[in-house]
Amino acid sequence: MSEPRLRADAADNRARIVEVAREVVAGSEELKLNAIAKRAGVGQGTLYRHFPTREALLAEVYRHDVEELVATAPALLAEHDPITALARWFERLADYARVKRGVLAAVEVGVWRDLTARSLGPIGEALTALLDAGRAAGVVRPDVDARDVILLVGYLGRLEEQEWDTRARHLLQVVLDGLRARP
Amino acid sequence: MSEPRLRADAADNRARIVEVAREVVAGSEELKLNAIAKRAGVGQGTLYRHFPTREALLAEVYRHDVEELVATAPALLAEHDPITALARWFERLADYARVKRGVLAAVEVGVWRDLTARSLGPIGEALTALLDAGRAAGVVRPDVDARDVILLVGYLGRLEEQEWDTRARHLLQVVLDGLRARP
DNA sequence: CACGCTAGCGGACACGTGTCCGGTTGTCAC
DNA sequence: GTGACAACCGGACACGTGTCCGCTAGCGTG
Repeated sequence: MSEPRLRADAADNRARIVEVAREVVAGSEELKLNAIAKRAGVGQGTLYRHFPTREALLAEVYRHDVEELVATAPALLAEHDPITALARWFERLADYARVKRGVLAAVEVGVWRDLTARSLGPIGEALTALLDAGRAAGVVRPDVDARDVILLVGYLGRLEEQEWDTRARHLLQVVLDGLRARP
Repeated sequence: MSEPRLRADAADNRARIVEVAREVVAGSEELKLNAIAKRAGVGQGTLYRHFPTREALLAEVYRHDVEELVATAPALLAEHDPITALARWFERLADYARVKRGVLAAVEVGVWRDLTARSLGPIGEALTALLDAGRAAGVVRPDVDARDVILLVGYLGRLEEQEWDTRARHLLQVVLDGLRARP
């Protein structure tokens, strides 16, 4: 289960890649992988070994943000009824997704990776907690899981900037209604 | 409104490109654009002039299927109540989407193109008809349009083959419930 | 410290996409 | 028919992605 521990230079390279990637997305330049490699002073091979896909890199870059997002779930549940908590959580997700497009991809890949590994993983746990609470209260339909929800809100990633204001929040509401238990 | 009419050779090339593309997708080979160009006996420039994006080509390739899909909407409305009609239409869409992945992209780009051109276009009209009927009967929420729905069902395009059976239909139901008018 | 084994390196390469532009060829007016 | 002009052609090119593999150098051992 525990990683075989990286060699010193490898860990170094990995860290430098992530750092450069973070700078790049922070400057809202687009993420060109071989450029990242060059700027990090490593070959492409190195980059691709550490992060087999673009999403893997994004997942690492946004890990902090994702963890932040995950952390809000319990707090929301403590303060609100399950449906409201879920709604609020969606809003947070939307806020992230708007500014940092990559975060959505990171979440998607994360949930998928985790679910197939049969361990929910942080995001899965957060979402599952929200869903479970709703189910327990009889306000969320019993037949949906974290992956389902992620699939549904995935439209956020395909939204054009200009239609964000009119559609993002609004469709989140539609999704939420779909997740409710049918009376 | 009417296209300026193509030059003879241009029309010819265009037709041949589409034909080849159709063969390729029929053989379930993947669509490599420059390969299409070569097999159609034209340069890439020509291909890209006729179809600026991959989606544009797919839209043409699947136009027939899409029109078929569109045509079912009135029939469904005549036979069923609006919600059932919408549900059935979703199922058709899912059937297409499963077999011909490209059709989803074609629908998405079509709806988007049409909506921005302020003329709904065939798919938009079909969906709008379904939604309107539901609205009129008070069973569909009044604040959603065709683009909204397409965005929501877009998850079909990101579904892994293996999870299709467990999730596709099921999530369609969730979306449908979300589209219902709140009692 | 020296040695060897192997994890890790990194850049050349193969491939797909999409653009650009000099040359060609339909088409229409006369 | 013929000329001229625009529409159209097509392939070279620039770029990004992802793979592969011969070489390098970190790290544990004696």
